[in-house]
This record gives sequence, C-alpha cells and structure tokens, in this order.
Amino acid sequence: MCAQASPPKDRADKETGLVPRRAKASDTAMAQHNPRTRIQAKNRETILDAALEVFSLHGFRGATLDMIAAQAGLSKPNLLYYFPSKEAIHVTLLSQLMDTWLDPLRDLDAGGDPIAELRGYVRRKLELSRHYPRQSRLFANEIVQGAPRMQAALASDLKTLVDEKSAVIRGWAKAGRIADVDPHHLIFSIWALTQHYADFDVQVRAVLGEARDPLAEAEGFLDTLFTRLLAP
Amino acid sequence: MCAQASPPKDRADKETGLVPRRAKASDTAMAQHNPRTRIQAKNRETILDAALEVFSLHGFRGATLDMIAAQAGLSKPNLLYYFPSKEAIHVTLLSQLMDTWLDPLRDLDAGGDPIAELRGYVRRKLELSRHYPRQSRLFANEIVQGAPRMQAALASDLKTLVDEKSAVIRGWAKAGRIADVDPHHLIFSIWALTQHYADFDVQVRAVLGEARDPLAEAEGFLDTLFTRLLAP
DNA sequence: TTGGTTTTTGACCAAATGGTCAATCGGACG
DNA sequence: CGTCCGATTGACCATTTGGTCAAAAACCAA
Repeated sequence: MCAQASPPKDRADKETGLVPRRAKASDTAMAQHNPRTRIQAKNRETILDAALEVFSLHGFRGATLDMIAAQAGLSKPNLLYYFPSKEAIHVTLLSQLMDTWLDPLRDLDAGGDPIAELRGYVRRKLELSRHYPRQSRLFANEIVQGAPRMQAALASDLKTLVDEKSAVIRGWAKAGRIADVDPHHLIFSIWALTQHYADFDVQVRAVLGEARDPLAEAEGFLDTLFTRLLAP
Repeated sequence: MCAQASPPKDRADKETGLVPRRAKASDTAMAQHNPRTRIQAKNRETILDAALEVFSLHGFRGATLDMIAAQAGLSKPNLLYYFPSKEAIHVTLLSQLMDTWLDPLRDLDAGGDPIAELRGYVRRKLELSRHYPRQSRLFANEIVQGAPRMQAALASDLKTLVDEKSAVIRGWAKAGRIADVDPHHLIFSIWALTQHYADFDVQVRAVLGEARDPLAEAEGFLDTLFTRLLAP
C-alpha cells in the first residue's frame, strides 16, 4: 500500500533535502533563493505567506495551487514562474520553519541560571505558538503524517541540537541545580505543551468557551508546571 | 479566500453530525450501522481498519479511495457499496474515535484518591497512545486542520464532559488534596503530553535514536511530572 | 435445481488539479 | 521613442480521483 504519493514520476532532481541549496548556474532566473529584482522579492514573499496560510489549513495534499494563487492574488502560472512546483513551495516553507522554530532552543545558555533558562525557553516557545500558529500547524501536519519531507532534517540537524542541549541539562541535573529528569523527555514535554496551544487551538477554544484567552492562561500554568517539575 | 474545500456542491444530506444516526427506513441495505449479514459486518470492519490506516497517514484529502480499497483488499466500487462516500467513512471513524478516546476521562472518579485518579488517567491515556497511535493521528489531523467535521462535537459533548470533570478537579484543589492548578489546563497538559508520543512519533524517535523505547520512558517521566505538579 | 437477493466488479464519467507554453504586457534604459 | 528582458496570463493538457451503473457472480432459501 501507500503507493504513489506524488504525481511526478521520474524527476530525480526534486529538492527534498531541506539543506540550504547551492545555487546551480543552470537555474533559471527566478528559482534563486536570492531574488534579483525587488518585484521578485515581494512576490516570492507574497506567495510563501499565502502558501503558509493554505498549507497550514489544509495540509500538503489538501492545498491546491489555485487556492494559493487566489490567496496570493496572483495567477497560477505566475506562481509557477516563481517556484518550479507545489512541492518546492512546501519545502521552502519547511526549511524556513526549522530555523525559526529551533532558535529558542539554540539560545539555551549553559552558563545561565538553569531554572531561569528553562522557564525562558518555555516562554519563548509559547510566544512562537502565539505569534506563528500557522507555522506550528504546518510543522504538525508534516510530522503527524510521518514527516515525508523532513525525516532527514529531523535525524541530523534536530537530533544534533537536542543531544547537545540535553547534555547541558543533564549537567545541571547532575550538579543538583535542577531536579533529575530525563533531558530529552523534558524537551519533548516543552514542545508538546507549548505547541498544543497552536496546533489544537480549535479544541482548546471549544472546551474553554468564548470568554477565555488560552495563550494568556497557558503562560501562567506552564510556568507553574515547569517550576514545580524542575525544583531540585 | 479559502474557497471551495470539497467538491460535492449541493448535497444537503451529508452526515456530518457525529451523532449516532437513526436508521432511516429509506436506507439501502448496506448503509446501516447495524449490519445485517456476517459478511457485511466483516467487510465494514475491514474497510474501516484500512481507512484508519490510510487517513491517519495521509489526512482526509491525502487519502484516496483507491488507497483504501487496496489496503482493504476490495475494489473501489465495493467500498462504495458499504459506505455512501469517502466522507462517510471518515465521519464514521471520527465518531467511533471520540468514544474510545474519552473513556479514560469518564472513568475519573470523584470519590477516588485525587492523585491516584489523575495518575491513572495519565497512564490510561498513554496506553491509548501506545496501542492506538493511528486513531490519535487521525484525530490530530482533524484538529490541526480546524476540525471541519468535528467542531460541533467538540463544543458540545467534549466541552460538557471536560467541564464536569474540571469541577471535580477544582473540588479536589479547593479541599487541598492536590495543588491548586487550573483544571482545564491540567487536562490539556495531559492530552498534549500523552498524545505527543503518538502524533509526533517520528520526531520523538528521530531525536531519541534507535535504541530507546519512547513510550516506556514516557510513562516514568510523565508519572514524575504530574506527581510533582499535583503534590499539595 | 431454481429463483430471488446480496455482493462484486469492469467500464465509464465529470470535475479537479499540477503543470506547460506561446503569446502578451510593462517598464527601464539607451 | 524604441528595444529588450523580466513578468504575466489565457488556453490547454494529462492524470488523478470521487463516484455511478449495469451486468455478472456468489449466495441462499425453498
């Protein structure tokens, strides 16, 4: 089962690597990542924003080029003038995502106060859920469906960073500066709890009802949770 | 924007209610929920299992009737003999889901020991993630994309149950038997943390590496987390 | 066996969809 | 003003896909 996922049958050149692509000299004018003209920069951004809206709402298969074109206020052929395919747009979004999304974890400072550092990480991560819910949902869509276009990035870049920061956290625990919890699962719990408020927004709002502000309440709740969990 | 989401334009009869449908006398033989013959029961179950596999892996739009048919070992027209449409299969799965998924919460006993009850709830919820990851992902897919076919159920059935159990938890907190945390967000945190191990399985495994057993480790970690959070 | 009912399927259809292309438009520069 | 190159698009195409239907096959009771 799980046979043909995508129509293009024999293109071995599709960029799925999620690694910063080296600009091939053979690239046509627009496919560059560093747009030449001002209008290119503007339209590429317009398209990516529209695509983010549509992909995050409908998933990769659920999104159509027509939807994205309409959202962007451009014609469908014009989209394909700026990006070689639907998949290329998706991949571009995903690679941008990883960077933004992991920045807060990169900021975790081994030299800082452990509890403060981790509470700060939670707060910054929740900030991302508040301000960039579409990115969070795009990512969630991708992962829930088995990360067909991100697996490599997960197992390399992400794992490397997480392992590195886990070592820091383990050091803090060993030194008795925070409670002795598994660092990896601590990080998972931060991801799960913060992203839940973006990804499951409709459920959270449905359950809480109209009058409440989920994200504002979450900040206090999560601060309490991690403070208690991490107290030595 | 966000124009046409689904092709069928003018069918006002599509069942989206997620409520146990009353058997209309006008139903043709197979559309019943209580299958007549043994072969009907078997094939309906085969189809639903295949559909669960495919929907959970690709989302509603990403799944095709051909994939489901292949997975089920039946022909596509034969699928549509047992279910009136792709959407009907999906809705059937979603409504089955809600029941299974909420059972552990229903079991939360106001008369039991608060800490034990909540730890038990966490454990049972994690068990579901372990044994029914496909259902969890099906649900996640639906919610992440705005719950187009479940919103009603969320705002009625789910909210009612959660509000009821929140009152129980609030009572425990008021009585000083557990720490004073917001009951709704406590429940959200249990959902987020347990379902994370099913929905984001590929990410968790990519980060942890081959040798570790995420679910087994999660049990201990979550038990610690909630024990510390809830200690009065 | 026979006759009726339930199941199964090959062939087909209309709509949707990703993508192409030749032709046109537009503006910047000489 | 004219030219040239980047930007835009209407028309079009092949494939996929949800769904239909009439006919065949399998089943079953009498």
